[in-house]
Order: sequence, then structure tokens, then C-alpha cells
Amino acid sequence: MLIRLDQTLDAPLFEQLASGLRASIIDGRLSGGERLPAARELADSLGVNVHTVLRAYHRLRDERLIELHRGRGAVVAVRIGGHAALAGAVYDLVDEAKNHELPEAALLALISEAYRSAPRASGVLRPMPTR
Amino acid sequence: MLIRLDQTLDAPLFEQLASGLRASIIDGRLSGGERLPAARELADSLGVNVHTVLRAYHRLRDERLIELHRGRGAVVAVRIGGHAALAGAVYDLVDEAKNHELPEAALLALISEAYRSAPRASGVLRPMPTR
DNA sequence: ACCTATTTGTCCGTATGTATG
DNA sequence: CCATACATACGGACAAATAGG
Repeated sequence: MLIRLDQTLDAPLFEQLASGLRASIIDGRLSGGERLPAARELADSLGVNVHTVLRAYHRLRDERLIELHRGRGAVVAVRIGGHAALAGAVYDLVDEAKNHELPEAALLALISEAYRSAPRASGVLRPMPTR
Repeated sequence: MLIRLDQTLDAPLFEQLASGLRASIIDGRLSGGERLPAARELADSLGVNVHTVLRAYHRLRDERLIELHRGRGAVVAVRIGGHAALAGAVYDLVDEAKNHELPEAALLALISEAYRSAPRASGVLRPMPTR
């Protein structure tokens, strides 16, 4: 799996793990449909608690990078037509904005601001903490 | 606080709690800047574990409905214009767009197009995403 | 249809760290 | 310095869905 956790870093363990896995998925070292180790298994091999691994897994699930299923484990998401799902979300949002009678310009402004100020979930643009 | 948890429901406790708090925030029973009970305190009064409350708090933080700060507790987010749920949806969408590495300009274009071509207004709030 | 092993989901408990006031 | 309160990490227990025999 080639992921190393460093207790001494200020970055939390679960975040180091999520970042490492995310990097592997993004650059293709882990490909769609591929199965990740069971949480307990990975936890043992890394010397951390299961909850720490699960927390990283849940993070990646929230980012739609992996899928989690009981009894089946964690699988790298196949992102075919990912933009299609995104388009659906766009329509949902615009629909709700209209319900709130929010002008188009206001929504665009919100989007722009969110782009500038929301570094949280992605991690794609964020380099892995090195050393 | 007027939130009741029902162990017998199939909905998880943390989700019931998050839903209850979310509803209170959305409809204004809890207003911006208002402080929520400390996690431990609320946990005791509800008869659940601290982690369960914190999990609900984290959920609401992800939705940008509350802010969490060490030593200060949980505070209902003050939103300067725009509905809270809408603001949360905006951040969710932008997060996802970033995950897809979709440039800001592209998302803005999608939004504008959706504004022009989406005629109807459902008026119905979407149910909470059940992960 | 049944049973069993696997694996995540949820919840509880405890301890320590750290920013805030 | 000290109390508060969230953040992280550890540990354990049971439930529930899945897959395979």
C-alpha cells in the first residue's frame, strides 16, 4: 500500500492516511474498482486504530473517491460521467436558489466566494505533507 | 433544546440529533451567533455519548450551519444574506466541483445555463442526504 | 433456505492534546 | 495559571449487510 504515517507530524493520522490514499487514487496508482484493504487489516498493518482508518475512509467517501459497503469493503469509485452527477447537483442548486428567489448574480457571487474560501474537502490541489 | 432521540428508530442517533438541530437553525428557533450547548453537556442531557453529539456537530459544521472552535464551543453560523441551507449546498457543490477538478469558470457557466433553462420551482425541500 | 465469515456502521468509554478565554 | 471545550486517538462491543459455502 506504500503509505507511511508519521506520528510526529502535526497533521492528524487520519488526514495523512486520507491524503496518501487520495493521491494514489488521483494519479492512478489505485484505479477504479480496485479494492482497498479492510479497515481493520490496514489499521493493523499501519499500527493505528481501526477508527482512524475508518475516519480516513469516510473522508474519501464524502469526496466520492471511494465507496464503502458493509461486508464488501472499500472500493475505488469508478468515475464515469462524474461530470453528469455534477450537472445534476447544479440543477438542484439552481432550483433551490430560485425557490429562495435568489438572483443569478448573487448565486454566482456565492460560488466564486466558495471557490476562494473552501479548501476543505478536495485535497486534490493540496500537496501531501512531506516530512 | 427540545430534541428527542429515539433509540428504536432506524435512523442513527447522531443523525436524529443533526436533523433536529438543523431544523431548529433553518427555521430560526436557533439564530445566528447563538451558542449551542457544549457537546458533553448536551450528551449528558440526552443520555448519549459525547462522540455521538460531536458527530452531529461535525455534520452541521460540514454543512456550514455551525462553527466549532476549541474552548469556545459550537455557534450557529451567521450568514450574511442567503439561506443557510442554500449556502451549505453551494459549498457542497463547489467541493464536488473541485474534486472533479472543474475550473471555476466552467462551474459558473453551468450555473448560468441552468438558470436560463430550468423553469420549474418545486418548492419542496429535498430530503436530507442519507449518505 | 441456512449458516458462517467478512466488513463496515454505530455507539460507548477513556485518555491526552490544544486553542480559547 | 486555570477552567472550558473541541480534536484526535485509542479501545471494545454489538448490529447489519454482504458474500460464499
